[in-house]
Amino acid sequence: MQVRLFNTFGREVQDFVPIEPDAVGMYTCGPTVYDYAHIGNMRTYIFEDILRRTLEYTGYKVRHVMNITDVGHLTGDEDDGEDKMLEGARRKGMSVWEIAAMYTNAFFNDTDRLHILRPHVACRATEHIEDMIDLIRRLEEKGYVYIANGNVFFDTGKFESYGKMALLDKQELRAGARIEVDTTKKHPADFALWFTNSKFEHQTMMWDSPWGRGYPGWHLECSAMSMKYLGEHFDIHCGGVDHIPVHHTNEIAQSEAATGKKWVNYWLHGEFLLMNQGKMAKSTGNFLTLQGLVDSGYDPEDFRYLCLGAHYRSQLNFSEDSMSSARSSRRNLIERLVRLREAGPPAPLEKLNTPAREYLDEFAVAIRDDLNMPKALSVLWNMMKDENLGGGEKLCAAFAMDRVFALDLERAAVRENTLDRSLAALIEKREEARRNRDYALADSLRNELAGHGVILEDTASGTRWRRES
RNA sequence: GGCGCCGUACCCAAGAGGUAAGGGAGAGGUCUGCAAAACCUUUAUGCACCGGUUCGAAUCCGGUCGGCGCCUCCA
Repeated sequence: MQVRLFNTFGREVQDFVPIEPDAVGMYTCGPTVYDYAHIGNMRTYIFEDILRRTLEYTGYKVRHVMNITDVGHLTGDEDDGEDKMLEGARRKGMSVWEIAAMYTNAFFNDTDRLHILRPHVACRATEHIEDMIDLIRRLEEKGYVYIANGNVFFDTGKFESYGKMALLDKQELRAGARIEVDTTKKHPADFALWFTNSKFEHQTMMWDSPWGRGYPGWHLECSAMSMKYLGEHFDIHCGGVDHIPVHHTNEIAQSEAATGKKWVNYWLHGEFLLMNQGKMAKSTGNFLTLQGLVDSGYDPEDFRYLCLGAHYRSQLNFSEDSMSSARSSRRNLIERLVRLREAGPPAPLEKLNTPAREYLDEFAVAIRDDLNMPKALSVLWNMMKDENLGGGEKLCAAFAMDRVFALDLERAAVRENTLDRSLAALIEKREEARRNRDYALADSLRNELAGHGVILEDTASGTRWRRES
């Protein structure tokens, strides 16, 4: 079945045809590890994870590469000059190297909790300086660079299709609208490949190069590392929408100028998570971290569920309401699965009956239609509520879908059901009170159990208990 | 100022020419000692607004209003 994806390059939904028949090379822009990632960042990584899982579900073998930007670049708005890594280091009283290690760990801790698959290669910029220098050499040999004020720049005027993906030719760019243009550049769009004349004080991350001791420009690492691990021509490159006009535009320019050929076939970009009517951004303090959500009583899966509810190319408004409704929804789903699971095991996938298979087909159509997860989720719900399906069928199909949703449904469906002996005794005591029609006592015991986070449900087949979640 | 995207019920959100998915929340009911849970019913003749095209428009075209993003590091 055909996977269709929206390609930012061309701005249309296209049939996905990989370079190799069954294998896909996929590069995703990773974190700059100078601070904790926020849930807006995480939304993009979840989108990329869904892309990867959709491709794998379809049968492709995916090779996933992601960069870790551990070289410092500019800090936030109105920035005139502190290196992000240095700033982070100063704040924590650690070295830039320690900062990078600490926030890299924090990043993967978050992505693990969100069931985001780890990339096959997670490559650090600082470990690929030689590859970057080689790339600049190639560009230099082809005449795409010039040196000004001690820094090596890419000459965008020499690259004819510069800005094609971002439609920059249609724009009247207001260069210098918000930040002063570096007057040493020939053109405002030109960007640095290598700095020897840092505008930052106390730069500690520096390397020798043919152009002098210094450090690489930001865009360079993605070009150098993606080509190293995926080849000079590969299938998919992803990132947030903010990367379209500058970062990815510059990556395309330097990569294709160096190799003289097409670099990436499909460009996919995830939209922002908005909060308080604006984008989530570290620089303005308008952001939340995953741990912040956990501290407020949410599970990481609640956030993943929230993200599944909106298409990746739509802005998603984060609010207390939307977050708690995602939590309720996910808990309801798991409640259903738990009840089914208590009644019996999932049916084997290969013996699934036709109605259940039809739901799986419908699910597959949805995810392959440019990752329509809201639609896929509605298929799951319709399947769960279909009275013509047996419990085992439902469990089996739900777990199959969860290979893409990644809400950890299979584990969540088996509720840990050990209860402290004293609490179990209270339940027994209440049962006795009910048998004796001493409802006042029974109710007070129920309240006492509620105080311990144990909720009772009297059903026709006896009393069930569950933990307040 | 330029470019791009968006406006669907109380909230989140699919749908992109053929008569409004799904979830959350709310209301009524069945069951129950009471609850809870579950189940059933229910909540947009309507898709920001105004025109136009069409047998037919949330869907296409034009305009108006409102929101967001990018043009600067950024998911």
